Amino acid sequence: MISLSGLNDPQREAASTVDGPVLILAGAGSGKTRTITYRIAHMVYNLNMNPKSILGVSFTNKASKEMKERVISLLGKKKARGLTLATFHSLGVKILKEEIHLLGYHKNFSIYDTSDQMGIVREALKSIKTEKTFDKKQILSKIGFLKNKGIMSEEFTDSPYFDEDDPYDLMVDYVYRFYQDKLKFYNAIDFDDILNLVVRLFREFPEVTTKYSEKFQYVMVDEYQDTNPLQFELIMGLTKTHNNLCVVGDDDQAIYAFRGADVTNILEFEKNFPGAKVVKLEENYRSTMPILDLANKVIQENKNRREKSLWSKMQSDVNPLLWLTADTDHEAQVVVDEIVQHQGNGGHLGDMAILYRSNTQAQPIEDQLRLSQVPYTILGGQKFYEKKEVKDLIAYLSVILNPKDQIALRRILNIPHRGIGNVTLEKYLALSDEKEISLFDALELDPALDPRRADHIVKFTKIIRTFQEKFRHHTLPEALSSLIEEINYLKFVEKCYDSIKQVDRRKNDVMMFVESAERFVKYNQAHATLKNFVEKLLLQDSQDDQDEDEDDDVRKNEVTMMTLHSSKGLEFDTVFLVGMEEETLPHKRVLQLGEDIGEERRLAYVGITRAQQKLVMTYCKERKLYGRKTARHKSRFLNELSNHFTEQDRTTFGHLTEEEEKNYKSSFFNNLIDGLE
DNA sequence: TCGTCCGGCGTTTTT
DNA sequence: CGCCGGACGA
Repeated sequence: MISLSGLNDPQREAASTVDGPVLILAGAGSGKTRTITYRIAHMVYNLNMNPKSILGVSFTNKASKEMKERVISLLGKKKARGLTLATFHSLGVKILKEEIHLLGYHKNFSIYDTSDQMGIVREALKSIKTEKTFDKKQILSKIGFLKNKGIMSEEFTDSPYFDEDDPYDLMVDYVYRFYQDKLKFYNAIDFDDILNLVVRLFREFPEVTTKYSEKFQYVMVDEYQDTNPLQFELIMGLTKTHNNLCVVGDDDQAIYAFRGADVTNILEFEKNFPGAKVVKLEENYRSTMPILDLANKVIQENKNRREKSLWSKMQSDVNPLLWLTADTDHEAQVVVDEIVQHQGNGGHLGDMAILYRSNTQAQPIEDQLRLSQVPYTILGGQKFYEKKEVKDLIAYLSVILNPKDQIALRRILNIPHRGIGNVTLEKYLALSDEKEISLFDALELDPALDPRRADHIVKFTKIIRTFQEKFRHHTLPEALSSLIEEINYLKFVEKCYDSIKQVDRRKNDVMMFVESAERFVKYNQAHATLKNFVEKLLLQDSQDDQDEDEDDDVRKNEVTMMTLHSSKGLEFDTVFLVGMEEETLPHKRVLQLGEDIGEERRLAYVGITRAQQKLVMTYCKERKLYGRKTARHKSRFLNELSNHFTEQDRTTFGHLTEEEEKNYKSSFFNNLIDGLE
């Protein structure tokens, strides 16, 4: 038996209600993951359900991995076998691999990321002449928005999001259709399509919907407040034959509306699923009461939310702090100073995090940390597969898998330089248009279109063909290394950069890429095909990947820096929430557009509720923005809450005794000297 | 074909 | 202030 006695009353109620629709409203730090992992374990162990009939969906690999690990620790590996614990996208890819032929795609489809998408939008804009110039980014983001709302290209003009008087919308209509046609021609799909096409399958082939709904008799969805209409439709499809759906979420932590998430999914759960059981988890096991008091007060101002109030058994007389600082550098200085002191007292740096609204705020803090020689990691930032060298190599692999992938082909056609530039490319594009064949087929059809380039073209297409074979008959790392050698890629990298440091770093990225292929083979053995490898690279963040061999129960002795968005789900003993200013949090853009400030307030709420023991918020009198100094004011989110935190003016030394002031100044001076050395 | 210069713009982001 | 993308020139 798996005992549920370690859960509190509402948790146990949620974990033991397995049939029919269930909504678990789980406040921050209320043991949400614990509840769902026990629920799964209970279903498999106590109720003897087939693991294969259970599906758990989350948004990120991290969340999905955590769920997997915790279920395994309850059930053991053997009993957990057969469970599907996936992200929306990995589930989508799984389904598409089986069914995408129904929509006229080949199963070797490529997956496009933002920069690939941008390439097609650029092409679309070039294909139509206008006086007005359009911003590709804006157009692409509207297309992405529409896709996440479940609106297909042919439906746009009939949707409420179309305004016939808006020139942008007219252009979006054209580009969206062009874009989808091209993707199909290239046998490619973008990230949004992974779900979009599954939904289209469900709409057009009800028997497919039934198949998957019958396969997954019990469906669970994590972070339900962040689901968009597309994901909602997917969930509806998966549960249509049984209605056994358990969703977990917190409307107060909905922070992804900007990418199409619709909080009404969670607000109107009972309407969509009549007879639903609703369970509220309000006991918080993370933070002290003073921190929760502040959090409750901040979020109370939001309208249209499910009323709940977090409480904790942990009392404390340590109030949250708010520091006024002079400017961006000073803000960084006082924060890092506090960290150094904590370190000096034997504190662990892994217990501390610095959270901010936008990445631009990270730079001065990073500088200061380096200056004070405090080890740190920045979460987020560039992903491994986005590095230029890695992208090049992935493009080779993509073409080898799917020669129709024109975006990848164009990327590598002249990398390393082989004298096939724009002029030659245009000729072949014309040929492929005329004959209605793919660009790659055009290259093979008439390599001597420009006789001076013929040798190079033949050589190039031969490489692709040869390696299609090689990847079939050799191991992944062997074939990959051989490819890198064949195209002389490292030599190319050397020529691209002047500084040795740059060259070394880039070469290292190439080596890491080969290593990741080795790891992939080690972990996946028979399933370590080229296709699965490329897929995994795109669907899985490298940050998880690199940690795979390490024990990540132990947090490194490093301060963690990240945006408020990426902090969701995490907790730290001490949290610095920097930039609590008007136009930073809430962000200027949101204020200008005059729209939903609630999401910004929820971001503040998420930040505050990350802290277990100590919360330090800061704001500046003056902030350097784009090289210009701008006056700043305290965030409205802290208005009228001054009895819930202690404000200290750090621009003076007023909060210190004379002795402390002297020590402070000299220790700061010493740090500075140390940093320079 | 490739490199350089100039102008514009500047949240958050998983997959 | 710094990055990126487009235009233009060698």
